[in-house]
Amino acid sequence: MKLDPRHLEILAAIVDSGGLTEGAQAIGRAQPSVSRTVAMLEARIGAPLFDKNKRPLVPTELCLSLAGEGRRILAAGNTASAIVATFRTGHRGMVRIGGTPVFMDGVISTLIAEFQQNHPQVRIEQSYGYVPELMHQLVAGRLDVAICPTNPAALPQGFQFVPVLPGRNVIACGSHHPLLRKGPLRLADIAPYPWIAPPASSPLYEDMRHILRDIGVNDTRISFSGGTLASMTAILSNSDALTVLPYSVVFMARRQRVLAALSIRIGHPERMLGILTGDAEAANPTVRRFRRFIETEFGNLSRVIQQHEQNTVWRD
Amino acid sequence: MKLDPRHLEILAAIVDSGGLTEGAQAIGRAQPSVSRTVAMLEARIGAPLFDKNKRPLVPTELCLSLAGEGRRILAAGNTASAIVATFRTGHRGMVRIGGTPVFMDGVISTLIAEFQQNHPQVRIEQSYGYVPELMHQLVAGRLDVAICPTNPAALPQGFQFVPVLPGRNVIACGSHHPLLRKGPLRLADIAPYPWIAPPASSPLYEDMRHILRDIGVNDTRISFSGGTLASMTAILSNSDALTVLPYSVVFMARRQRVLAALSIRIGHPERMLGILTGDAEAANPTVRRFRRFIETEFGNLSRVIQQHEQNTVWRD
DNA sequence: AAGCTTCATAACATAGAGTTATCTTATTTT
DNA sequence: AAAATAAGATAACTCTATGTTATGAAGCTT
Repeated sequence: MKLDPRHLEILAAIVDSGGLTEGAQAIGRAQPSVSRTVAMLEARIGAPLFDKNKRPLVPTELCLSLAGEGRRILAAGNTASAIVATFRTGHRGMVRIGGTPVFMDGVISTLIAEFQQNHPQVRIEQSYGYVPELMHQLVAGRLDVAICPTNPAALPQGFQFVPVLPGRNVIACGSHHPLLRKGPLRLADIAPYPWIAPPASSPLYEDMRHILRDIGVNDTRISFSGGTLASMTAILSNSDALTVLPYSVVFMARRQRVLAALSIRIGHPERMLGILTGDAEAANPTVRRFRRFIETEFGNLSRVIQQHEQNTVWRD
Repeated sequence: MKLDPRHLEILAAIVDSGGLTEGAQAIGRAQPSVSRTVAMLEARIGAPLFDKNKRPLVPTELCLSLAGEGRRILAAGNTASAIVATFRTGHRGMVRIGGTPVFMDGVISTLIAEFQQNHPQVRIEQSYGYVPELMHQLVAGRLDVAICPTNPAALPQGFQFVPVLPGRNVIACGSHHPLLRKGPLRLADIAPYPWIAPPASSPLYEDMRHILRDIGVNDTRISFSGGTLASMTAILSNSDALTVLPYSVVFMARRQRVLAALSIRIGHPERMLGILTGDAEAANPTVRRFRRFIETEFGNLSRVIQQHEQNTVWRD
């Protein structure tokens, strides 16, 4: 015989609160409703659940057994409600985030770790991609948030973009690079060193080409290409190679003291790093919460970087 | 947010059986029903439970969490069903049984032990009483079964009585009583010994008076009265006292070799030991099962006693 | 015995679950 | 690539169960 779990809940409530009226109140119903439910249950089971004509309602053995199961059902229902609640407040769920590889590895992953300290139930699914691919994934609904450099002026329809950092680059090197110990740098100083090239489809690749042209380096020697930030960092810190990286990436790595930026002013692209989303309204609470977190954290980071920049002498 | 436990059950069924159609089948509903239920749930929670437009239905993280609770609810519901099933077959529940003290202690308690070996979930609530009180308790519904001596010819309205044993008594003594070693007994042999008297309200008390009158003992010396069977047995086996006990009680005690019956034929009351109930139809399955057990066990006992009697020479 | 509290019953409105038939769409097959 | 297949979504309708308020009946208390 299949029993309605709600009936078992009611039994548990009645037994635990010691009366029909109280039980009804406990479960949020009117007294006649539970009275009738009990009567129906008794008729269906074919056995009394309470001793009739006794005023402090006395449950049957059978009733007590069933109430035990009802208690479990109530407990499961409560935790289910709690699950929904945490989900609705954004404390549970999944965020699918994508971004350009170097920036994700160098900046975002640290922020994610911080976010998860306060949101252990939120699962982050990270993927890498460049802007066209990211946009495609956003449109297809396979990505909740993209973090990438974008020119806000040329934003296509159907996207929302919140800029968080200027897309400023630096010439990066290992922290023991000989050029760091020199005074004002000139073209002749830089020219001898080999370069690490980002993937050709990366925005950084274009940036590097522009920079090299601007400072007059013509015959670039590419010693390494195709690696992620981890590989680039390893090679930079164990060689005299140079590369172009977002300033924020070098800034975040300052703690580890493996990367450094050459004190030479270079041109900046017309891009902003920011948070790109499709329809921001349709996002679930977890995604919204994550976005808010990223935005405020970037706000802080932006301020710190600006302060740091003012304390640094940039030379031409 | 309060969720309907049945919805969580459905979620669990869908997730576990891997599809809407199969889930519906698993839980015994039609496919459109669960489809609609899922849609309603999603609307209420405000979040998708399954990835839309994917054909092997892919549950959301949230859905998986909720399905976990649903699984618990299903489990609780199943054990609840099992509880009801065992109850309905009489393998669970409570039987309130009352009877005359000596007979309950000497015969019924042994049968109860046997019954409970096959019915560990059945609780027996035993009480003592004499016939008028037992009838009153039956009428008041505070007793399911009474086991007592009754004259079937004088049965009041509203009672059912199933006779199981003739109300035959014997003169009982300790197993080392000197009279047991004598040949044919005469009045003069019995006269010197003291007697143990049952309580005055007990049927046995009247029986004893009749027997003593029949065999011609006039000045009875009562050495003990008011005890239960345990006390009587202890005293009988440690003294030369005599008493009147139902033959079945002495018979059941034969294994312990502490009680014996004098080989002297005495008159028997016009009573039958039997099972007295109020309205037999209204009884729950457990009570019915217990009654059936008692009846068949008494049937066996009755046969064994009769065989035993035939092998015993009763002397006048 | 009167009064109070608590459960039972009645009557009616409504939401949800059940059904079958049919449409839409994702995936598989040829 | 188009057709076939399988599975989920919708629609329309019935019926059960729940919810409501008002009121009756029955224990328990004082």
